Amino acid sequence: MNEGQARPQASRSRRAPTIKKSARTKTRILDAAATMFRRQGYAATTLNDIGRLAGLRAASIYYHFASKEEILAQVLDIGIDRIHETVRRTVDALPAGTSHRQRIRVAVEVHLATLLQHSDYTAANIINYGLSPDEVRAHHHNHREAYGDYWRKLLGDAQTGGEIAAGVDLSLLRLFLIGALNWSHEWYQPKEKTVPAMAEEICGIIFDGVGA
Amino acid sequence: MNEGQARPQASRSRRAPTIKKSARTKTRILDAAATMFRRQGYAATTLNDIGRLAGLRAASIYYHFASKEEILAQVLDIGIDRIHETVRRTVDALPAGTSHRQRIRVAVEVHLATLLQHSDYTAANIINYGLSPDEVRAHHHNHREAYGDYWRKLLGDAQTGGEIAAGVDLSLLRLFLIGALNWSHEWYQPKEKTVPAMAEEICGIIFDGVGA
Amino acid sequence: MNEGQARPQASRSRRAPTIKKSARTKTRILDAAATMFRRQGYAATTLNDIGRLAGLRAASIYYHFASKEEILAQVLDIGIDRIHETVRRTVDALPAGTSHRQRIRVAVEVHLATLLQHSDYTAANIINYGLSPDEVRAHHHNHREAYGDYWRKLLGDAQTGGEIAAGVDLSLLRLFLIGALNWSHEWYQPKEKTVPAMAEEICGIIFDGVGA
Amino acid sequence: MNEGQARPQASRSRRAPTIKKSARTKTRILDAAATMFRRQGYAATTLNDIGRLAGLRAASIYYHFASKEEILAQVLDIGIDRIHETVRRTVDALPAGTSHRQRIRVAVEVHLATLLQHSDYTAANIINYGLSPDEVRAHHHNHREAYGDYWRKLLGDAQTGGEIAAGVDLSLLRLFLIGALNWSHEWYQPKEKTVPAMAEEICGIIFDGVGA
DNA sequence: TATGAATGAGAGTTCATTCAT
DNA sequence: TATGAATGAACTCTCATTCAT
Repeated sequence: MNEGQARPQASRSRRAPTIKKSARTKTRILDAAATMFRRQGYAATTLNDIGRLAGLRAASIYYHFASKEEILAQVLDIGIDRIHETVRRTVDALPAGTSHRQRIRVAVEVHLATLLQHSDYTAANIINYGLSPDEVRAHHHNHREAYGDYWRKLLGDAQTGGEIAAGVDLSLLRLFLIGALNWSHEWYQPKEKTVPAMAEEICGIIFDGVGA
Repeated sequence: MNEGQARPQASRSRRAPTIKKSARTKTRILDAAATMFRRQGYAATTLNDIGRLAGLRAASIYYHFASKEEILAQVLDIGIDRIHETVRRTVDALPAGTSHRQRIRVAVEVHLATLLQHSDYTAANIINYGLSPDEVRAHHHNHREAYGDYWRKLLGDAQTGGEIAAGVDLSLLRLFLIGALNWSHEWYQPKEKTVPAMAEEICGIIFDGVGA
Repeated sequence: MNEGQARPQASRSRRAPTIKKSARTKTRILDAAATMFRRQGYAATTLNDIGRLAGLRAASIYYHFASKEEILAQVLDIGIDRIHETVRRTVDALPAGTSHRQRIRVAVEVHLATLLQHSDYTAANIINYGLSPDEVRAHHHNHREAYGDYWRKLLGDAQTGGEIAAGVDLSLLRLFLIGALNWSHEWYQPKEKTVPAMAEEICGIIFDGVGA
Repeated sequence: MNEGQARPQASRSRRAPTIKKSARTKTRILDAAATMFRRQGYAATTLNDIGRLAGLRAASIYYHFASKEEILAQVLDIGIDRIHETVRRTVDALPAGTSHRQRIRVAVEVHLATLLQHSDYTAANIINYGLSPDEVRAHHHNHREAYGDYWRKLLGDAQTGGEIAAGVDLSLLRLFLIGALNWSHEWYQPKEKTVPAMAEEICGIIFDGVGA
């Protein structure tokens, strides 16, 4: 689950590489941290674990980060920002006339794909957010809200557009749906079903119900 | 969130109490552990934390448990067993003719109530299972499976009875539904909605869908 | 420079020794800390150093003290309290008619003897007070003031009694004299002169001057 | 407490400045070190602290000094050399017929002024000498001795000249007096008394005594 | 049955120092 | 001449665990 670091890279002329060395190491550390936080959780992960995976000594991490908590804060932020951006970019790229249900289905699919297949950061976020130190949670709050807002709008538009029944409590629906998606990392088995298939079925349940 | 210690208690005749003192202390320790594991997670909870809440010294815990891990194992087991028993007992007590949808609605309600209101054990289980040491997970597996089986039967009966459409993938439905319920502890605000109301709405979403 | 721990010790009947074990260990730790702080200074002394000298592991120190700083605070307090008590007790025990000059000479002698010969705590105090963390200094301030007050009274009485000339700035005199005494630990060589002889000569200088 | 860097400086012709840049940086580092050693002590001062105050990175210090200890050694040396030179130059500049008492009074005044007002190096020396590593102390010993010799001569001449009584132990007198002066940095409050006034009073105490 | 006291292992963190650039 | 980046060693402190009582 290695995510492409999409950071713009200056042309490799004479001096350029040097400029980015620190940034690249920082990324390696964050990648390693995300992986370990996802596997073992924040509290059970040591700086040694992170250093080993990142290819440097634990002490060297302190050249790039002030504390273990700061690493957590950045991993959490990236985790949400990444899924938020990916979902938004994909949904917003859909053709103008795309139905709301279709948009939501795509959002569900991208959310699942990011969480389950593409980003240790996002999975680490889901797993560790609830147990994070208060300051970290407070700092991170806005990022979560922003992504929540995006779903609020997605569902709100669908209701306004008549594709979700008027009486539905969108707040509950959103929390219920996102919760179910987030929890999937606990049971998802890659072999059993593809992510797009899952997304399709979940949307069917949500929109049409399972009643006979 | 103090749960009634339903363990059979010997009659309080002259000599009897002594016999059960150990059991009562053990329960106090488990209660304390469940509370702390729920609040801070297993890794961040110290035996001192548990001892403080249980009213004895950390060292004394070792008279009752062999290790911190063993406490975790028992807390996890109790967490599932308790919700399993409560759900099963309540559902099974419904009148013979009760519809499957109604049974499922009750199961959802009891599951939510136990997780959100009644049992630190259950909440601790949800929070810590995924990050538990492998041996603990392995030991605990059967308990989870048993509860999963109960839901499998609940949903299977509903499908057989024609209240869930034939084409529905019950496995996905179950994981999706239980996942959403389990995740609710991350966002549930007691003031916003009662648990029965939530259960009712969730069943509406699942059975009837939100489509217009 | 092992100081007799004058703490009252209960009779060694059945249970008594147990009661004091912790206190005795605590004293050993403080003794060791005082010795090391005196030799190397607070910042350069490690808990390992202290533990080695006290006969236990560094980690065990935390059973008795909350932090290295707390040890410093106690060492500083004891250092001043001990010299204060010793000087006061000795001076106050002098016969009623003793001259002020004589009283001051005794005070000088006991101060020197405590600092140079009897108490690592006092020497550690002198050496480390100026570089101590602010909180420790603040906490310790009263102890210093109390001892300073005692000297203020000693010199004030002498002036009132006519043994110190009226024009003398007692504040400067006190600081000058105590400063000179405190500094002596930097140059004192036990072989060159006895403490009582030093005290006698210093009093001569102060009272009579060295002018021809 | 910025001291004039009295180091001979080449004339600022076109090419010359480059030659001396290193020397100027070295001085900045030493100044910074003296200030920090005085404030926090040697052990508690980091190369980062020094670098920050000197305006360069900690690593750059190693271009100018081989180790932290070497910086300490130089700071200690400069501290004594500076007070020694200043005292000697001032006293030696006094008119031929100046009394010994007057010379000593001037020496006391300059010593105090240098320590309390002019030189962080000197204050750093006083504070850190006693806790310095043995090698540093050994290296520094001659500098201390030289200044001590100057005072020995000052007092010796006074005794020979009949201004100090014949029976006085000059060695004790010197250690006592210098000690009192050195300790003054622990209690000196600029607002309370000027340095010349202090010097005058101290000489009064020493020469005439405080006895009525 | 519970505790006081101690400990080994290891945590996060700091820091003097190195070295390529 | 100065710096960015890294590191080994050591530090303070925490914690699960042990054991005599």
